[in-house]
Amino acid sequence: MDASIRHRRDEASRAAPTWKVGELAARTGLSVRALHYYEEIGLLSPSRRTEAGHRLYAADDVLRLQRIVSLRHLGFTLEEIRACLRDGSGFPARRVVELHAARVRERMRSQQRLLHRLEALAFRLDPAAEEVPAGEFTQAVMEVIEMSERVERYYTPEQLEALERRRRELGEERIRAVEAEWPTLIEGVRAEMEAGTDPADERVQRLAKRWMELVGEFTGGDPGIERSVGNMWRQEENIHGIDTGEMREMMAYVSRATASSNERG
Amino acid sequence: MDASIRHRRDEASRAAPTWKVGELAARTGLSVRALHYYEEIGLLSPSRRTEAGHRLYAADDVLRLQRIVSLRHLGFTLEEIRACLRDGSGFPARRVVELHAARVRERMRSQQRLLHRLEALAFRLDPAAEEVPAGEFTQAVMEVIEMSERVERYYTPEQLEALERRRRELGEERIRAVEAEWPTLIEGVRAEMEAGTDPADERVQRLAKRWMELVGEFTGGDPGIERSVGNMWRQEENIHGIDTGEMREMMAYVSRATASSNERG
DNA sequence: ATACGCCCTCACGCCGCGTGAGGTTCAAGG
DNA sequence: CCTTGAACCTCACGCGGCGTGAGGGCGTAT
Repeated sequence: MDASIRHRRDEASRAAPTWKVGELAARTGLSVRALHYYEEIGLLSPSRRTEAGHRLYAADDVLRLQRIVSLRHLGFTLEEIRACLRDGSGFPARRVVELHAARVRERMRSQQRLLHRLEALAFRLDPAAEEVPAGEFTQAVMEVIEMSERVERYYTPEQLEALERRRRELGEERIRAVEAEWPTLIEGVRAEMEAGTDPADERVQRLAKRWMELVGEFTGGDPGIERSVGNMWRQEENIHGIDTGEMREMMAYVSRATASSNERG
Repeated sequence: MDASIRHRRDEASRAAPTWKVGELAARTGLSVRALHYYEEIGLLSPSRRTEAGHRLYAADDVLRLQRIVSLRHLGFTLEEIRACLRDGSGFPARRVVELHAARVRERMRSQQRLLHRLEALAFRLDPAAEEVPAGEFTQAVMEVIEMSERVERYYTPEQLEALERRRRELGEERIRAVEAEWPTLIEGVRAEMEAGTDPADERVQRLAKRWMELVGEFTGGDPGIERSVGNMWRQEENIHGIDTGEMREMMAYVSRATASSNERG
């Protein structure tokens, strides 16, 4: 059918085959409007028109259009495409492509950050709660953003990626369990400290062991991440609403306990 | 200075503190124009104005604005934000956030695909060539796109990620070396096949060994990826301009050689 | 003759503001 | 008091890449 149309049209001109907008649109997946627009901005004009003004695209035009579509699939803007295809000129293709790739990578990084925030936020929000008051919600949003900004200052992108993988391996349940265990553990250690219990005492040993296990579950044993965690606790004033001054004392207490256990074991 | 301004303004009204657009803009990092726009679309209107028409934002307005900014940082559209903050209503926060996260993930996936294509393209382009003719370039673009579309049909996203990591580990140099070695290796095997050499022959053994090594360097020994590679060679007609029919024969020949070596070894 | 489908040319709408133009008001200095 | 200069006001166009009509002409099968 398509062929018979072209046959008739081409018989009239006794020349090379041509295509109408609709045909071209169907072939390339673009819309007719897009093709009109490309002509409007001087990116692709049909080489001929019928007497009635209907656009007739020749083989050359189709070739050019294919190039345009290819470059569009690579995410170039129409302006950039026009520059690439300008009157037979060559251009530093590899450089252009690499620059563009760099832009895409940059966009992906910011999307990545965004996604982390959204995931952290979803994690914080009650899955069951149908209607969350706006105040509570925005409170959570702001805390998550503040937290993620601080986190991004202390961890390198590679470390963040590693933490991400670890979180996926552990699964949401396990993470919730660990987060739930921390407060009681901290409370236990605080009590022993305030009571002045010797770090070598067996009760403290048990708490310290569990403490190190939970830390290890977070860091995955990566020494770089351990250092970053340490820096964060040393330099910030409070994290998750926990006063880091007191926390530092507790960490010292726990590490004394661990050390004394290593001496004996 | 800022405080003294507010002091004067507030003394006149003997009431709660207020802020002017410029002050608010400075605090939130938005532009004055953005604040005007938010009023225009009914997202945030200052609760008062001076006689001269200057906007005066009250504490409530500032609170609302902070919420708006937070949600903007999470990538919500202004329309969505308006829906979230609508007259004190709660809303299914977690669901909204998760939906939004899903959208972000989807965008990231398509950016990922795009990046793969751009990287493959950059790899194919001569790093030294300053001026690449448009024809050659678009040819490369189209081949890369076609290839990546086929690749995406045969590998799962996880497999693609694994391949990506492997490529990064190997480095561009090594990949170029491997790609350069294939044609000669293929030629060698073809020659032995045409000569009718027994697969158990030592020369064929050496070729087959090297073949398997190169394949292993690509697949990383992942059985899932090996299967996907196999499917691709079985179902496509040509890959990288190589006729898969002939390739299948060669693969069979090589695997006979490997099998005979295993029998004896 | 008529109906249906394709084609044409305007022209406005989208999102989230940026960027003027052209004018008023505010707060401080002389 | 007057003058500056900064900050404010409104109005209106611009961006990219088209979508989506409105209102009409052309082509061809029945």
